[in-house]
Amino acid sequence: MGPKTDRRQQHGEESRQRILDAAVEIAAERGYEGTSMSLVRQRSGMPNSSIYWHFRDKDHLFAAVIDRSYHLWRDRLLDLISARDRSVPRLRQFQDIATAVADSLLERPEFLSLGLMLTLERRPVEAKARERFVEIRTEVHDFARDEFADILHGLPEDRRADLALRLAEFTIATADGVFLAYQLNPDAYDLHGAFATLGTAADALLERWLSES
Amino acid sequence: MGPKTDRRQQHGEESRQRILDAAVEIAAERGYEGTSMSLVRQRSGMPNSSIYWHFRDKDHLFAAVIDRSYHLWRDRLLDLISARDRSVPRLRQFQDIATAVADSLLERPEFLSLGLMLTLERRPVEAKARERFVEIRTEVHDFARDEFADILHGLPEDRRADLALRLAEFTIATADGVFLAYQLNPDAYDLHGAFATLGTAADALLERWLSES
DNA sequence: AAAATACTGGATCGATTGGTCCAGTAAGGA
DNA sequence: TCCTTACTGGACCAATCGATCCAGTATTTT
Repeated sequence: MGPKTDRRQQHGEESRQRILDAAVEIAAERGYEGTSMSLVRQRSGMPNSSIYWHFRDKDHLFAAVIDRSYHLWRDRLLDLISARDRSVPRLRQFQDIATAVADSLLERPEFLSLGLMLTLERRPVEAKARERFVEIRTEVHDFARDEFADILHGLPEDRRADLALRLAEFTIATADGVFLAYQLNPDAYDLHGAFATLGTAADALLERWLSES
Repeated sequence: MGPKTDRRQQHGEESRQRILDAAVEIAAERGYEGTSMSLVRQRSGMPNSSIYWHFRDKDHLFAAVIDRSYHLWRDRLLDLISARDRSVPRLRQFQDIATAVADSLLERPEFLSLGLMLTLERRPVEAKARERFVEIRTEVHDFARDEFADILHGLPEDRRADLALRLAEFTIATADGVFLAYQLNPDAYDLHGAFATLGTAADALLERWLSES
């Protein structure tokens, strides 16, 4: 318990971050199998022993990579979303949120990119990393659901909860798909346009659901 | 040029298919880097020399894997889609198509699974396999666009073309996202329900677009 | 019967993989 | 001052990677 700054630990933490930075970058464009430890070693400039001192093995490194890239993305998204105007009409709120998500993904695409890869790569027993993503995914899902519930004020409680849940499922799936389409051709794809459409679609779908009951 | 059946070639073709079957299966759940040639060798039961006799290298094998899994999926989807009732109202047609897509993906998930992995795995120079997927993706996109244009009969030609294109982009992206959500938790996820929602959303979005002009 | 074709079997290759080992070094605590 | 802790540097490991080689075996063509 050092009450004063421990330069050793400080230095160690810097090394850890250097390793994570390199690993995030590589992992986001190559996935689990495509990311070799020697590539991480080269790009981070840290020796093998340091990497394995900070992380038990490749799987644990990836779990940390997921965590780090998630927090970077989420913090940015919360920043953008919390600044929005909540007095504006519903459709407009949907589109503002959609724009915020689009911006956050353009700035920090690593988390979703890696997460979706882990979703698809169902290797026999890869354990920790994919598991961590599933947990985070639940967190994101709950957050979206609560945001929608917030916007849906004025409805009876159980109806409101049901609609918010269904909206969250639909919009998250569509956002993933739009992000994928962007990844397929980043230069030509209009990510903001696609997310604006997603906002419109969410509003139109909700309208339909409301008129059905 | 054998006018009569060449038993050598017949046998060789069988081997080729055995290799492809094994490779499709492995690739769909492990991606490019995760699929080792020795795993393909073991699961297909064919020796290394046979694999490399039929396919120049791993990359060419994967291009063939993409082709094969695509055709299996597409043939099934066309079967299901062409059998639908075209006299039914628009919303119902959207939902029928959505159900057909859901069924085809449940039966033949390999193509989309592998394709989305290749979309995300942007490794430096992997060439052929990803390239092949991009080509096919365009084909699918055009097919969806034409189907929507078909349903949108009665509209002025340029408006019809524009709406069909935007509907195709939106629905394909959402379908990808829904498929991903299913991959994340195949046992608990209601794929048919999600695709039904997609059908409704497409109809609601179209209605909104039509009322805007 | 001989030659050519279409494969198969299996040993083998150098490179790379994830991971270990351990002596060394710098800093903090006693 | 000495001991402990926190890390680094680099050699090293068995296993696996994608790929090659070539002698052998059917089968068909000449």
